[in-house]
Amino acid sequence: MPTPTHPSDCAHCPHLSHSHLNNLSTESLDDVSKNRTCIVFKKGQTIYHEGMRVNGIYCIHGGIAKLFKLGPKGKEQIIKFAQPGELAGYRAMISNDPMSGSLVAHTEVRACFIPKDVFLASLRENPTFSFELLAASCHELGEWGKIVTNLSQKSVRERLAELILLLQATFGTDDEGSIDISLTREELANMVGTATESLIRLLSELKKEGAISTSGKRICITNMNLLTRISELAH
Amino acid sequence: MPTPTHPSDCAHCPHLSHSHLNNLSTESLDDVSKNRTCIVFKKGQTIYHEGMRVNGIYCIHGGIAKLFKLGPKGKEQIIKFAQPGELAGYRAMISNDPMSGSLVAHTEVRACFIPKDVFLASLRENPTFSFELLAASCHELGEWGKIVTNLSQKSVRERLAELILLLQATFGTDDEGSIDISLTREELANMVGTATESLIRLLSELKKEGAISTSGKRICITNMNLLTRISELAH
DNA sequence: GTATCAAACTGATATTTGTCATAAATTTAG
DNA sequence: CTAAATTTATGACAAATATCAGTTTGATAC
Repeated sequence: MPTPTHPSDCAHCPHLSHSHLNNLSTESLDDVSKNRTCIVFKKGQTIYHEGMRVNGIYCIHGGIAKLFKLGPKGKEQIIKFAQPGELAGYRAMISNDPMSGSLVAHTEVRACFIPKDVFLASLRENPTFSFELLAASCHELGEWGKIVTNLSQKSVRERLAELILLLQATFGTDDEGSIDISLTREELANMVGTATESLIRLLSELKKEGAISTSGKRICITNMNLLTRISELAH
Repeated sequence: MPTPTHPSDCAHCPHLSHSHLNNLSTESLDDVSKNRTCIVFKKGQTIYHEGMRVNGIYCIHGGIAKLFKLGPKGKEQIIKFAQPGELAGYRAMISNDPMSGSLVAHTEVRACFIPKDVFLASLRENPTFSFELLAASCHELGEWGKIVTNLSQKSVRERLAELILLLQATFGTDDEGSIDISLTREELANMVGTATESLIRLLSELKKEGAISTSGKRICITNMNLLTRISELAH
């Protein structure tokens, strides 16, 4: 069972500045703040399941959550990892569809649940917020086109190189220069869209070539130029 | 050079009822109507190029337009075919990005160009319209997740079967029962994400198995159940 | 109608990727 | 700390898909 926490209000949330909620009026933000429920999810716990109808959205303010879909043969396809400041579940809410994927706590996750009616009211009353979400969705739609083109046209090797670059850009590096997210080989495979064994082989290929180094789950880019070249060009 | 035409106003457009523009107030629709320019594009003409910044959007009211992106090695990835009633180019406009793909007239296309400021004003002044676009974008985002999962996890054969089903659902059938859109094998390959030769081979495989029949560019589904089964399950 | 060009098809072969089996290493539970 | 479970890794092989070369067919222009 997730346990509620006792956070201060949204206006003082350190993640507000890079959240879409930053576009809400003082009153709306206050409304959200008063009606939210803060929940802690332990690593591995499901926040919501694909296919569910949820009567609210989640605002992540701690930890990393994994969003994935199940493929036709039951294999997990990782769509993205959501970080603090991000809203999760609003798309399905707005388009009135069931959740298109499952959200699971990848690390311990702290998130605020915002009830549907509060969220929809804030959309109605804040044209800036609503336009911001529209603009963000439109931008994302463009990104999906790129993703699909890459999936269709690049080799697994190229996609893997690209993924590693993307992970570093998204999660940054720790003090030792390793990419600051811990993923199993299977999860990497489920992002790139390949079999785990293939991913392992390609990863050690990149290692042999000197583009990256690994130790356990830590991945460190040792030759960014090389990796960039591998990610874009034909083998 | 595209030639302007002299259409009646948007309020009387036969495609209005299934267009997002149907959510505009009478005044806004009138504003759009007065400021649009109707253009005819001959088959093969480019409506806009990927990477361009366009200062308006297109409302298609005749013909079919092909939207595609170029992959890293210059190969075309078809994103979708747009039909009458659809708006094209509004995503890039709203997110203020360059066009994420190119739009080309697949048949002769008649389209109205709506200037950026008129479109953005109508968004600002019509919360229903703007929410409708948001909802549609959110729905589409969910669809992209499915597309990516399929691309990652299904074989080319399965994706081809699925594409044929999708094409029939989208474009319907002519009097002879064939799917009502004419595509080259290369275009089919560029939708599925495979080489043209592979596509040809898989197509004749489906033919041999009795799932479809073809004559020239006409494709006819002869065994919908079989094709559905092929599209979903492992080989 | 014939020449020309693009599209459709076929075969041979290379490459990539997946699958299965199994072993080694690492993590987790108790 | 030890046992069990999971993750990582490797080899051998099968299947899927791409590539290249060439032929056939069909459409288009003159």
